[in-house]
Amino acid sequence: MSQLNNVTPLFKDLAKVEHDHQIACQECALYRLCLPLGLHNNDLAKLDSIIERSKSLSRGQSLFNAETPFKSVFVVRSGCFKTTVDAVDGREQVTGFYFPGEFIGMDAIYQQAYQSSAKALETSTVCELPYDKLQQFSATIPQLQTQMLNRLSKELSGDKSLMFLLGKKTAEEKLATFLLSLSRRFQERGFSARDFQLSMSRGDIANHLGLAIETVSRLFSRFQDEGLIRIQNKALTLLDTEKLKQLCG
Amino acid sequence: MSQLNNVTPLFKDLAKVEHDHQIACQECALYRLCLPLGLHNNDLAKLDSIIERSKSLSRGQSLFNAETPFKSVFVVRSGCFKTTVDAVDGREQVTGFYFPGEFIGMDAIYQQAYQSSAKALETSTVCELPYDKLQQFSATIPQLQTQMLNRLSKELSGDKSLMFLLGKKTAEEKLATFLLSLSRRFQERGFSARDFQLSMSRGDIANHLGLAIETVSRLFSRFQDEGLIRIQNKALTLLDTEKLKQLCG
DNA sequence: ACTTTTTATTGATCCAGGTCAATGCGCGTT
DNA sequence: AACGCGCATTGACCTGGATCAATAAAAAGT
Repeated sequence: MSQLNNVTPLFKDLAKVEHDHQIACQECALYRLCLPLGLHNNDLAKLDSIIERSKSLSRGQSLFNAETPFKSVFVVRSGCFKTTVDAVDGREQVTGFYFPGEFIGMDAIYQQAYQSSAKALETSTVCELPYDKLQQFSATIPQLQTQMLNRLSKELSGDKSLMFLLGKKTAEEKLATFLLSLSRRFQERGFSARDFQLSMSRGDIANHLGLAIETVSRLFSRFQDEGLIRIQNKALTLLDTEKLKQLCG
Repeated sequence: MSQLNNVTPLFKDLAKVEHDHQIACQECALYRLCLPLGLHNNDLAKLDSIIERSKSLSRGQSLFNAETPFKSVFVVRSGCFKTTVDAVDGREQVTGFYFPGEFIGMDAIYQQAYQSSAKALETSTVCELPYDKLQQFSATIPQLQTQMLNRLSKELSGDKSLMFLLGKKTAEEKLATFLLSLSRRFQERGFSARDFQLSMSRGDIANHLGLAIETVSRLFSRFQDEGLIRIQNKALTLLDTEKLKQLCG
């Protein structure tokens, strides 16, 4: 039971990073997941010099919204964010959850204005990348340019998959897909793929998957009854990953 | 009634382009909508030299799918394409429709493998941009790089809007939004914003919007009864754009 | 011009998941 | 430790849009 709160070595590293905003990219635990991957020496130092690392947000705080003047894209350094597309009538769609090493704000580049809002789901920090400087540097660092294109492209293909999920999957398939996506991303970051904490509320999950909060709640209960998962508040354990994969459709 | 088949001067230009595959970017009617925008002289000539223009497809032909080895991204030169995300069980989600000047295949860059399929909806032509050469050139042409990022970012923000549409809008809002999006894009290309031909079937529209084909058909009939549109087979006239805008939510 | 096939329309019925309502529970506050 | 509040669960019921079914009408092929 208490294994749910397991803390892996890497997690400790990340926690440390969280309180040391001046750490360089080379030293960062996220290096292999982050933008600088493949840059060396001078180039990395250049990139390092434009990154503003100090931004820290507490639970519920907004990183930007449609009213914020566009200046930067962000990389999550610690914690978790959600992004939303907001309509004038108050409806909003949670378009994604973002973990350490993932980019936020790239959909703002074309219009040079944020098209979404981003909110911290827990105490979180980001690296801020001023876009004009980023563009400037990538003119002289081809690998940086490639990385940027790769990041955009990755997000694009993720969004296409989400369109499939929203348009074609059943509630059951949606939730199973979501849980396995979280699992994979935790694993990529050196956490357990089996046990983790949901940093988002049932409401955020439901909204993201195009479901009602009650449907998500019922599915969690059913998955638990069927022995697929164990869920206690925000602590989740995947008990039968194979079965979950089958449910994804 | 016959105005539905109106052909604007620009349309004639595009039709001509369609049969002249060797026309240079400078001469192309799509220049202001396309990648080379902002490039000059030498740079434009360079880009020109890597573009393979000869690809022509007839209705129903596939441009690529997940099995096609990744080599290029494409710009629609004439006609119309649909892209789909395909599941193993045969389900598919139409992720977008693409008109002249629009890019296809950018979600393949990260994985260096096509994540979607693309099919021509009518006789169509594309400019093929071999990605390795594109990347090579953009290392020395900052504007080209900027353009690529802008294209990716534009598609990204479009996809976020689609996620809102799929997750939060009602059937009525979905169809109204779709029709106005088509209208805007026809207008950008010099066609009438009021009268145009739907190049896609009811089934493709329904699939794209996450609806059943019958629902789309019924909504078309209702919109017509209410005097919002006139639709006869594939010929569409928007009669009350203001009302349609209100219906978008 | 005629046949076949595909695509679209319209009506009748059904159901997955939404909505409404009541209750429970974890967590932060004093 | 008691209170209050937002979040989560569970049950009962409802509905928007799906599915099924029957034509109809284009388009494509011969």
